[in-house]
Order: sequence, then C-alpha cells, then structure tokens
Amino acid sequence: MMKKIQVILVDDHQLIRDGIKSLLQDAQQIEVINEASSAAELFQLLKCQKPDILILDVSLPGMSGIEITKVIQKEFPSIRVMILSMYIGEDFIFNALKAGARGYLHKNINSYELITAIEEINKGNEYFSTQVSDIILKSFVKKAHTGVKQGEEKEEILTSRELEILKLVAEGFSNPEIAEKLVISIRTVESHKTHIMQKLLLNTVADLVKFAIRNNIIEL
Amino acid sequence: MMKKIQVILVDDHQLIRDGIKSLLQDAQQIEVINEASSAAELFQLLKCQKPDILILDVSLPGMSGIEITKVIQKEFPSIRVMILSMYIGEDFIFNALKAGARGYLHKNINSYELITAIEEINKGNEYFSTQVSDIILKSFVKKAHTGVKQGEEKEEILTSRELEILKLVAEGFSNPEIAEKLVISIRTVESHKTHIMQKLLLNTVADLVKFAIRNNIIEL
DNA sequence: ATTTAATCTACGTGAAACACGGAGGAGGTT
DNA sequence: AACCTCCTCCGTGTTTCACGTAGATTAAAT
Repeated sequence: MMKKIQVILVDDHQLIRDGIKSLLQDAQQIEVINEASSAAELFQLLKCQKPDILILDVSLPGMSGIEITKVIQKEFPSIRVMILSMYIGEDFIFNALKAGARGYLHKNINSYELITAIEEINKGNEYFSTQVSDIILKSFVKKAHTGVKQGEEKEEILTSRELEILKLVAEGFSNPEIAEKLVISIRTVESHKTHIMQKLLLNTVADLVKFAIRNNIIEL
Repeated sequence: MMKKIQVILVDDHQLIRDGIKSLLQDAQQIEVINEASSAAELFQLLKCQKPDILILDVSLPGMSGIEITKVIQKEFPSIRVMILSMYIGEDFIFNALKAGARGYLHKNINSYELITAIEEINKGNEYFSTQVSDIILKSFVKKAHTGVKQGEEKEEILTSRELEILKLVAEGFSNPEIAEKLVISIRTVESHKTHIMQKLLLNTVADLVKFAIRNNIIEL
C-alpha cells in the first residue's frame, strides 16, 4: 500500500481542528499524525515527527502562521506549508508566499478542495483557493499597470520598540499614556508612530489597528 | 427509534461547516438537516424547515449572529439558538444572551463538548463552554462589587446615520473625507463620532475599529 | 580605528482631530 | 401643543498628526 500523506494540523481552535480531522478521515490517502494549538506546541512536536505537510492557521496566539512558515522553511525545508486563513488581503497572501508557503486557502472552501490542495502540495505543486488566486491575479495586473515589479514591496520590519508602541496604540492607549508607560517624551511616541506608519504604508489609526489584529500583535 | 435532534448550521466558512457536520455525523442522536452561510440564506431555509436548534456563528456578513438571534426569538420562538464564537468578550456574551441565545460556545471546544451542548440545549437547558461561564461569573462578581445590577447596561442602538459614520471611520477615512462624502460639516461628523463613542462606551478609535470588526460593520 | 548604518530619542510648526458643552430645526408621537 | 429623537452645526481649549530636522548610542563593516 502507498504511504499516506502525513499532515500536522495547527489551529488555536480545537473545534476547527476536530472538524478538519474529521473531514480528512474520509480521505484514505491522508493521515493527520498530530496537531498543535500554538507555535510552541508545534515546535515541540517537530522534534520527534516530521510531517509531509503542515496545515497552518494564519492567526495564532504568540507567533503568526507566517512567522512560523519562515522558521519552518529554514529549519525543515522538506516540510511543505499550507496556510489556511480567514483573510484574503493581498499583503497577507504575498507575505505568506514570500515566507515560503506552498499554498494559501481561504476558509471558505469545501472539504473536496482541501483534500485536492493537500494532494497537489504534496506533489510539489502550489495550490490556491479560487478567491485567493483571483486576488493574486488582480494584484499582478494592478502592479503591471502601475509599473511596480513584484518583490519591490516593503520589506521593512518593525524594531522591537516600534512593535511595543504599535501594540499600545492598537490597544487604545493615547500618546500621553504611552509616553508615561514607557517613560519617554510624547514627541518620541509620535516619532515612533510616524515611522511605523511609513514602514507599513498605513495612513490611519484604523488601518494600524487592523494590521495589529491580522498580525496577532493584539487580540480582537 | 427516537427522533433525532434537528440542527441547522450557519457559518460563513464552508470548511468550518463541513468540519462541524462531519463531527456531528458521529453523533447518532443529532442530524444536520441544512446549512446556511448568511442570514438571508437562513431565513430562506426557515420558510420550509424548522430545526430544533440553530447553531449560529457570531460574525456573519450582513447581519450578525446576535441580530439573527433576536429575529429568530421573535419569529420562531420554538427554535433554540446556540452561538458559536471566536470571541469571548463580556459584552458579546451578554448581548447574545439578552437576544435570547440558549448557549454560547467558544470555538476552542472539542467535539464532545459540542455534542453535549446541543443535547443540553435541546432539553431546554442552557449551556456555556468553560471559558464562557468563567467570564459570566467574573462579570457577575464584578457587577456585584460595583453595585451595578445586571441588565442596567447600555441598550443604546446606533441610528442609521451613526452607523454610516462608524463604518467610514473604521474603514480609515478622516473627518474631512467623511464630511465631503456625506456633504455635511466636519463638526457634524465630530458630533456623530462623539455620540457613537458615548453610546458604545468606547474611548478610542482603536476600540471603535475593533467594535466595527466584531459586529461585522466592516471587514478586517 | 574610523566610517557607516540603524535605532531611540526629541523638538518646531501648522493642520487636523478630540472633549465638552450648547443649540436650532425637521419630523414623528402622545 | 408639548415632547422626543435625530441630524445638523458651532466655540473653545487640548491633543494628535504630518513633515522635517537632529543629537546620542550602539553595532557592524572596512
């Protein structure tokens, strides 16, 4: 008999994990060998088990799915990562792929598509759910029009201080409150904020909050 | 043979629906008779089918699970509503119960708990997942200490104009932009904003954005 | 050892936003 | 007619934003 495709499932909601496991039980060629609810748990598992495919939810407490993907690519390049997400923002998808993900599926897919995706990725191909590939195409077309080449994007990463301020801002603290907390001048807080906005290409606090939520910097 | 508990499942992500359906197939006493991905679809179904229990995701496009619950209570009081949510905010839970939900489960539960919950609710009892009941208890204790009686909460509902402004603010438009869009003065925009904050007991734009996301007023 | 780059810190200025309070008019209810 | 809600708008003082500038520290590169 053929070797089954071995999968580890990572999602912070047990109900979702149970559901997906249950779905995949119907697929004879796929075997969920283990599961994790956080990055820490996952890395613990990987000390003993190496799956063929890792199914990662993007939004995890602590380390985001995308960050995990980067680490996996570096430490265990033979493991193929498939991202499962509720969000289909362009930047999101782009960052996931840049991090080395082989597939990106929106949660609005059916079980058949999930199984197909796993099989394709296992073969070494890439797989995107319909909505996701639409967005990639649109983005490509748009970039072609505006003359921006793929990959010329923001590679900016926030410094730890900036991340700290981003978090506090998104949590709803005012500048004076943040200044007091961190024992720095209000102007400094403003400076950091400005830099953050510039780096992330964000224009409003609203966008900043959304960014923080999507990247699991704060809880919703 | 005993009549099965008939369930309709409402969630906007098909993968989640498929997963839960698959889980519930193992429970002989429960039957998922139909499913919907939006409020509109659900009400269409309810014209022909009346389930015993409705499993509702809180965050749905268009009408939130809580709003749906209210309508269900009014139109079909015999149907029992169970809320399934990723969020366990106090206000959230409180509003769901006030709307008439019989249960509130965090998605971080296992399949066994889900089945138990359905059975309990079907018997006419209420059911809350562990984390949820913790929050209810804490809230109760806190209110007892501060002397606020249960139910004395905000019952404020936003006017349509306010909702319109809330949406634009959360989407990231500045006051002048909103004023121009709606052809009103900037001061008026500010007034609406102030009223919204007062009604929702929010203090910052960050909170406002989060509120808008949780209540599906904007997309993340 | 010197240069270079990155980071954290801070300020000045004018425009925009916020908090607080007041108020008039349109439209519906009692 | 009196009442209420909602939408509209303003005054005033404080805070934040946008944009530019810049000193201090530190780490990496040559």
